[in-house]
Amino acid sequence: MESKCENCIVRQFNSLRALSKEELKKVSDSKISKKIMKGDSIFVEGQKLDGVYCVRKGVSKLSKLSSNGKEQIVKLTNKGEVMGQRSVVAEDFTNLSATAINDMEVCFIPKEIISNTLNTNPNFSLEVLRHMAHDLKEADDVIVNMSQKTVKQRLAEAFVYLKKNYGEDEFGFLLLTLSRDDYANIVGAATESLIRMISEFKKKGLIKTSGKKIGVVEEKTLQELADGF
Amino acid sequence: MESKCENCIVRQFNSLRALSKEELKKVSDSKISKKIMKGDSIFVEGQKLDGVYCVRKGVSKLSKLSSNGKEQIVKLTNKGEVMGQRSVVAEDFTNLSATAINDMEVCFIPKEIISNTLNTNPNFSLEVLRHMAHDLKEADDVIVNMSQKTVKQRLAEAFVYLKKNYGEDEFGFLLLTLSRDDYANIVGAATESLIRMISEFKKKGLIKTSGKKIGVVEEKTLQELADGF
DNA sequence: GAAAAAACATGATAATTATCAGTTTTTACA
DNA sequence: TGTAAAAACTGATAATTATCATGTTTTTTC
Repeated sequence: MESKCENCIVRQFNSLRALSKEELKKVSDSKISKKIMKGDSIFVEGQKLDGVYCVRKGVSKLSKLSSNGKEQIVKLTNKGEVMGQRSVVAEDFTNLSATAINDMEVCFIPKEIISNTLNTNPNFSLEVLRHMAHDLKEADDVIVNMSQKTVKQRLAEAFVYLKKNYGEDEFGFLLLTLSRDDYANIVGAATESLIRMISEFKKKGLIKTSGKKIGVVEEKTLQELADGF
Repeated sequence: MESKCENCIVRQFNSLRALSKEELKKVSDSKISKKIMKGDSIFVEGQKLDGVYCVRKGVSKLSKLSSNGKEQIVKLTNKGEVMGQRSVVAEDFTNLSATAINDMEVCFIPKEIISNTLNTNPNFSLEVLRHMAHDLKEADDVIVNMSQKTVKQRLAEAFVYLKKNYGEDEFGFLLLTLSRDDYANIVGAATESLIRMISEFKKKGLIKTSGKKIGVVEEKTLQELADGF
């Protein structure tokens, strides 16, 4: 037996919280839970989505290929986030690919339910609108960072961000473990350049590493670095 | 006597087209037309907006200051575009500044009318949502361009974009004339670097210049350059 | 548990882009 | 219409970042 949306806490974090009891029941009845293994793709850029994906557990990266074939990670999802919303709302192909960074549980919700509810429940529309407004603001910030900050600044910022958003374990290592490649695709740099910078940060005592795991040691200094001091 | 929204063609291009006759009349009665001179500011990053601005004539740049004090242009507005929508929807400060690139006519629409209509007319919400979805997609594209393309590629792309979106005069010069500084702030480069690149493009016969005016000569080659060939 | 593959790492070098220090040209306006 | 300010431009140089080559470590797979 599958669990119900009504009892799902992650709903609090996303636009589904604006649904009425009946609407929620409909969603719950038609949703499909899926387990996705680390590294697996959830959907691919250019695809037509038949619905949205609500993240119950795990983290995924939303990325886009540039014409030279390099991947750029545009966003990491947070718990409760609804993926594919933009595409369903705009009745458009996805412009992003979603790939699991660790093992995930997501719920697929057919697009018909979403569009119906958008048409009938203004609160839901508004809630989706607010989330999209938030995403848009964040995207603007990323644009500015990409064009005005150095790779070093962006990497410092990434570490602070990862600590704040995904936390750290008892030994001070980031809970979200990314490959060096993923780091490079987040800050928009060549993998080799990025690895060098990680070494440099480590040498300066700003971070610590243990295999792939990275721990933030000097958060304040990293933040200052990110801000350009 | 001011002209009425009911007769305003630019409405076709924006979310206001989803309004009913009565709603449109309300907007029309409460809107304030403003003339804005080239170079003047419409609103500034961090400000609380009391409404949105509908662009009737002219072009503005939406920009953001980075922590090092350099301006990054995130978007140029098109005719009919509604500025400040994100901020009003999210009940948030603006994250962007809007500045007139040439003489403009805009209509200010108080936020109360916008929020009321959002709450009562699902079609309007949906329409706003679609526009925001479109902006978000474009922002994602900009992120990828910024991080994966060279300044040269981004500049080539900018020329093609400006020609396609704002057209050219009878002599083949872009109708939208930007300063070298603005070009630099669009592609995210130092002004000197950008000027050098313009000289290079000119030397190669890809573009032509006459004072500040720039004309696209080899559109296809520029497009290929932008795509990385 | 060994072989293969993938990820991580470092050095040398080249390409890209920024910065600084000017000069020239254009624009604004008193 | 002359002049000051702003914008456009150029050269020299430095800083940043990418690329290529190669070696090491870790992970996966049979």
